[in-house]
Amino acid sequence: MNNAWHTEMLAEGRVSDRRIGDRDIVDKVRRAVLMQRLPPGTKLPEVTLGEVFGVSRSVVRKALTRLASEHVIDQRPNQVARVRAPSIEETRETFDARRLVEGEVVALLAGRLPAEPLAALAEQARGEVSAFERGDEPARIEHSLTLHHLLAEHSPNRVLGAMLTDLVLRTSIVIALYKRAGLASCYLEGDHSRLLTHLEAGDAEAARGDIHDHLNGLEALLDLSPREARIDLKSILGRAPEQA
Amino acid sequence: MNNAWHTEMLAEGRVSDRRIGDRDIVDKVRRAVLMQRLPPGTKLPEVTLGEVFGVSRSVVRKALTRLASEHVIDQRPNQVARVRAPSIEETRETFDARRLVEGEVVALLAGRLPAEPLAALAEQARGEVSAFERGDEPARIEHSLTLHHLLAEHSPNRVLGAMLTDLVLRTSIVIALYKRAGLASCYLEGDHSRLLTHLEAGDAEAARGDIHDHLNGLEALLDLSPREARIDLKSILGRAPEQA
DNA sequence: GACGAAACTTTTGTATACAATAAGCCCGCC
DNA sequence: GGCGGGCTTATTGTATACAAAAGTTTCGTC
Repeated sequence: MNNAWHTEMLAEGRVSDRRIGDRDIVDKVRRAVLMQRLPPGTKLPEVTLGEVFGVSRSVVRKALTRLASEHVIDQRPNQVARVRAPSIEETRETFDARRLVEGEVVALLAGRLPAEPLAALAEQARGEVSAFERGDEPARIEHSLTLHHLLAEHSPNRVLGAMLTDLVLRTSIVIALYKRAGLASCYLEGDHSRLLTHLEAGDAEAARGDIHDHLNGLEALLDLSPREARIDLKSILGRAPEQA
Repeated sequence: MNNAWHTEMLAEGRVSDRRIGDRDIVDKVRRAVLMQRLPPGTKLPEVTLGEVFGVSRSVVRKALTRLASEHVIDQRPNQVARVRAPSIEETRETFDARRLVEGEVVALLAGRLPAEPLAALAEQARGEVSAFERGDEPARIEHSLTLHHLLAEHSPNRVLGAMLTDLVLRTSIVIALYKRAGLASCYLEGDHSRLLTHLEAGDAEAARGDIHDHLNGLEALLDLSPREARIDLKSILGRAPEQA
């Protein structure tokens, strides 16, 4: 069958020599899912992963548990773990949740951000623009992700920050999944720099508005029409016998 | 040392005969933490738990991982898992986060709640009142928890619902932890029934306001004065060598 | 040729053994 | 008597073996 992905997995970075733990597996699988190298529904048997990474099932299992708690994979009892395929409905809900949480985070952040993190954010924004202009989509995604990750990290409210980290990952996954066919990249010019301006100026409500607009714009770039529910249909009829 | 808690653990319910998995361990430990039978800082060695529940370390480890992801315990590498002691700052942040999320959930819920779940909510509210009146604090907590749990479950937005479930647990833990000394119970008369009225009437913003007031009231019943930081001090100086 | 059952294979669940690390302890030294 | 080094012990990290369950194939029957 589809036995080609281990080579891709290994290509993700040198694996064999370094001391590798469950953390590395989590990072690499997460990244591969994000980059669509591991499409939804892909089976991830424990022994195979263990062979690829040169560790035993124990550590693989721990990694899979973590990935499941991050909503990257689905883990049902007595069944092989599979890359998750969030439904269209869940996609909408994830965006709604992120609007709420990230809006609040940037509102809290407005005007309270020291110069150093602000510079780091600006650098990511610049990096994203440049990556977009030279057509390097993976790099652009990386910069965008890092930017939002930084926002989460610097959230004055760490509980909300942790939630935002989770939501950023989940939205990124569904963006990769539901991106409109012809679209080269889900990029909205100026959104990030506008946000940073308002953050620096200390305008909390403007920053919240920026986040809302940004996420609305992103969501609009997706193909979430229910008539095109082939993905859902396929994953539910073909693979998932029950869904509570 | 403190080897008495396994008996308490077992008293939590019949354990030996039934088929017990990691889920049961998670439930029982969570409950014990909630009821303050397992105070913060309590060590939870894997072998001991395994002996108590009659399972091997494998399943205990899985249970501990779950508990850590629920923020019930702390799991640092090469160290025994311990019951978590959220700081005062984290307590405030948890309340803030819950205000945001639960407020949104009830706003979404207002007017869209069918009769059946509404009745279930009302029953929990009544149960809470009656438990309070007869001075049965554990039962009162149980009813209150179930009520908020039901709100989370019926959230139209399941992503927010799952987040709320987590936040309800965490706030309950810190309430138990920081409850003012003399206080018999953290109960605010009428709050829940008022919320239900507004939910049924479909007044989203009133419901959101009810949640805000309720959580503000609850937080006010806690002793979060930084001068009384003995709990933090004790747990940090006495047990935790490093804190990232 | 289609259907169904039984063996067979694959894969996960659990227990256990061994290695590595951290904590506690004792003893010698200053 | 206090302090530090090394030893002992307790506990977690990892690998592996076996059991149970799910999935797959094959074969016989209708």
